[in-house]
Amino acid sequence: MLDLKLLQREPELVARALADRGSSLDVAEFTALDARRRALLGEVEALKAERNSVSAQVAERKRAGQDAADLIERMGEVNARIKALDQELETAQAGLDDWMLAVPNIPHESVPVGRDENDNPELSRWGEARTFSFAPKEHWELGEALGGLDFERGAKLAGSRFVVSRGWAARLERALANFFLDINTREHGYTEMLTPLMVNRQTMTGTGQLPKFAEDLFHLADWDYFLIPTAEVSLTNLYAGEIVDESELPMAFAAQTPCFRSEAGSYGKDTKGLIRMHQFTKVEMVRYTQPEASYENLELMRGHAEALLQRLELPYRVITLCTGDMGFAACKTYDIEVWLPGQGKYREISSCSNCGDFQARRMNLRYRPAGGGKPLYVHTLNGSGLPVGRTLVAVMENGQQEDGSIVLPRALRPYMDGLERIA
RNA sequence: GGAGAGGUAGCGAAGUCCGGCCGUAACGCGCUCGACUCGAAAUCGAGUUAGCUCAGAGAUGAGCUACGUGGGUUCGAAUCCCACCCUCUCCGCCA
Repeated sequence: MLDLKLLQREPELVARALADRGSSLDVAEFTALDARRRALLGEVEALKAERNSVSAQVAERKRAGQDAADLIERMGEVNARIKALDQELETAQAGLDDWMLAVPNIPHESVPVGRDENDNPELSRWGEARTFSFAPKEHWELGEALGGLDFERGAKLAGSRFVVSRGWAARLERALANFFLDINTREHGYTEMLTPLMVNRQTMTGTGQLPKFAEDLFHLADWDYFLIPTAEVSLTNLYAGEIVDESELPMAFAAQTPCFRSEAGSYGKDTKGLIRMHQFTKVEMVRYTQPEASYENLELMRGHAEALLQRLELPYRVITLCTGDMGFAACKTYDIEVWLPGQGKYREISSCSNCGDFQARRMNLRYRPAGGGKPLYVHTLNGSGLPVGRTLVAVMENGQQEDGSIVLPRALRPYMDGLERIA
């Protein structure tokens, strides 16, 4: 959520910033909603002030044993007015709230202006794309041939975009998840968490999935619970509504969870293989920082994600998302794309975002500055570190041999009882 | 699912029976500043809820709201009534 004061003060500036991300802001609508709310508020507050003072007079007279019938009678009319105005105010306030919750975050000044993914500048590259003496296969071919990935049975049990992993593939997913958590907790300073996989509406609103992107979520039929599309939701909302002490910042949490996404609107995209599933496992990193430290923390977190890929010897590149390609809640996002020889492309494997105070405002998450003083909004960041399924894809495609076997990265072998190759 | 207890500021907690100087909310802790000290601890003193509206350049001032959430009764609700949520204890059931 944006700062209401900023919108009141400089709506045109906000509108220009949002235009860069391809989102138009109806300044007139905002001004009307806010003016209406403020007018009603002024009116109803004056009446309530009157009621409060008259009530005090009534109390005084009663204590003195005097009659207060005239005062009480006068209040009947005032109360009727208050009731009517309160109702109008509630409608106006709700209208403004809905409007505010649907406005995306403002891009940071360092974010390149662009229209879509074609305008995302490359920031860096790591590793050499391996050359093959044969035509490299895609991961699903390898996975099915080696008996690890069973898409048919996944579809039978649930439907498309579900998979059953068997034997070495299931084991390798567990190995990857453990590897990510071990590095993140032992070396990168994250606290490991286990959180609910279903959350309520308020929590989903806090991080920005709701109210606008409900169609992307799985929602339970008989309970008002949503399956988390990422542990960002549960990890970022951990301190919602709280005031934490500045000395506790920065906080860093990592969690391995299943993620559930409806993938509405992605029909025909990545229909084969593990790239786009309704359910996948991911290790997520979330950081809470002071405002002045959030961009350096973004760089730090991107480094954490990169380190994981480097240890797995997977070539990748980093791109900065341009204004037009960023997610709803982000001020700035780096995408890390891993090289997939089977596809002959770099594909997104991690997305690291600084959301500034956008989510903190929605969930009322603040910190108390060290020297005392008014609470301030925390800045929240999130990044994949890393998604297990997509990393499995990268490990398989990059490690594949001409005979169809897969050589595992050295870092993973201790997690596989020393196994070097899947054949 | 049954019975009981509870939800009040950063934390703990009083107030609820009997509605009105009890919400800048007793008391305690914590925190901030000061005194004492070579310094610290201890002690002593002062301060310390948040959001919104209006006014002001600002310091600030006036007002409204908030006692789990949402309704209701009333001139007036932390206090009375209704529904729901959550926590704890016991019982039942269950991985």
